[in-house]
Amino acid sequence: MLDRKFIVENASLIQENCARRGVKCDVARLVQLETARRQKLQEVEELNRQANETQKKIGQTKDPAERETVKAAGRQLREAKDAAQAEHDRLDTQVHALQQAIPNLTHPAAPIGGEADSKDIRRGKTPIRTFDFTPLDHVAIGERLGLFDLEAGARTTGHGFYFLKNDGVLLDLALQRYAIETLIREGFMLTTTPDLARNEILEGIGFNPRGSETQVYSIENTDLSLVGTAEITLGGMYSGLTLEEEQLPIKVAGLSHCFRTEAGAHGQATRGIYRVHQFTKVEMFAYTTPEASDAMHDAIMAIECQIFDGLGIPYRVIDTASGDLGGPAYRKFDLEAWMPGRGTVKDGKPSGDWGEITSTSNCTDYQSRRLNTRFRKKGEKGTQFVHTLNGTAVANTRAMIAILENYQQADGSVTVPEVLRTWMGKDRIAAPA
RNA sequence: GGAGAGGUGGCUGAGUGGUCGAAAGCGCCGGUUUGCUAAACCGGUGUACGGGAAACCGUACCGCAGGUUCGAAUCCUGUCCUCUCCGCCA
Repeated sequence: MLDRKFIVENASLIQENCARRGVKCDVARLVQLETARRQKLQEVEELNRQANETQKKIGQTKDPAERETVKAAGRQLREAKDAAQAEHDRLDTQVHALQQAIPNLTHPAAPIGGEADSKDIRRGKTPIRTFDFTPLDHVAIGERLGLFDLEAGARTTGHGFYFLKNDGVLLDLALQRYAIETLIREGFMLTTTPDLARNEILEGIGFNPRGSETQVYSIENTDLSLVGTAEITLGGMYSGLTLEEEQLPIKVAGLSHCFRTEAGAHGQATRGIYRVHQFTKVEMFAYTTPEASDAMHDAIMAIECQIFDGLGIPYRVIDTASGDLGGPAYRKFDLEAWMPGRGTVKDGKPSGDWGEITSTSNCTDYQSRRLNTRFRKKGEKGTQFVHTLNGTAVANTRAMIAILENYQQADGSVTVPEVLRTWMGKDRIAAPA
């Protein structure tokens, strides 16, 4: 959420930014309503002032008859105030609705345009492998090696759910452990987070828990939802608090399950475990001062690169274009791994394709304003909103796809990446005997 | 799940209808004094929003949301959270 005052004072800039982001928003209407709201607020405050004055007089008035006269005046003032307040609240609701639809500002360096305009800014250390056999996709590999059971998932829960089995479980745990070890070295505080959060926290982070196009599972008869990412719970951790500047930056790693309805996503890449309703993720989250958020964003992206360079997965880094940023992000970098089993199949051979494996966003003060997470500078009056950033360390299903497809061997086995062997307890995943 | 107690400023804690944004102590900041340190003394010290060049002024805020009242930290209702006891339980 952007600051109302800022919106009013920079209406044309905001309107332009909305256009760049492909968001329809009537900024002029917002400005008009907000101006009216502020006038009403002044009216409310003035009536309150008069009522307060009158009320003090009542306490001091001893004569009963006179007291009743002053009381009546006070009552009248409060009634006038209530009417003005009701009008103010009506305007406030309207402004809030418009305000909520306005996306964050955009980093000046972020590419302008739609998905096609996103920029490929960096490649990982691992080159794309050429196969001397026809590579399989992760579904075929997983079936052959007994790593997951999609049909059992569908029977038990529904399409988009799965059981991990055998070495699939070990691989999942190894990835978590590898990510966590990396984040310990990088100075993150480790957490496992709740898998449910209050709807107000979801909204603060920028998720919409209600409505037909919601990506969120909600819990009936409560105001709780299943989290789509630990970003939600990690962002909720300090909501409503005022931090000291010396506490910043705060870097938190969160291990959680992630639940997504993926409403409207049918048809696109639904095969296997690429797009599922539940997965496990190690997430990074950071709270910084406004001056430090750009550097932190680069640092988080560098950690993501380190993790996937370490895993020996070929990837590219995408500087996401304005139209594809989503509401809260000021700038977003995605890592896309090369997945040999994806893409179009020609002559029985898959072309391979890039697939998103991580994403890191600088949300500046867009989330902290709604979550009310502030910080105070020593010796300075007042408070400021912190900047928040998030980034994926490892999203398990996507990482598993990348590993299985890139490390598959001609004999059908899969070599375990060097860095995972300690946690896997083996260097090769072979078909069960 | 049942019964009870409680949530007040950075902290401790007083305050049961008006003069309370809130005593007192601690802490913190500034000053005075004292070889240094410490102590003592004096003054200051919440946040948000609005107005103002500023001094400052106004409004709101005593977990949160409502209600009663001319007036609520104080009374009522709901809700969230904490603690104690009982029950259940991985």
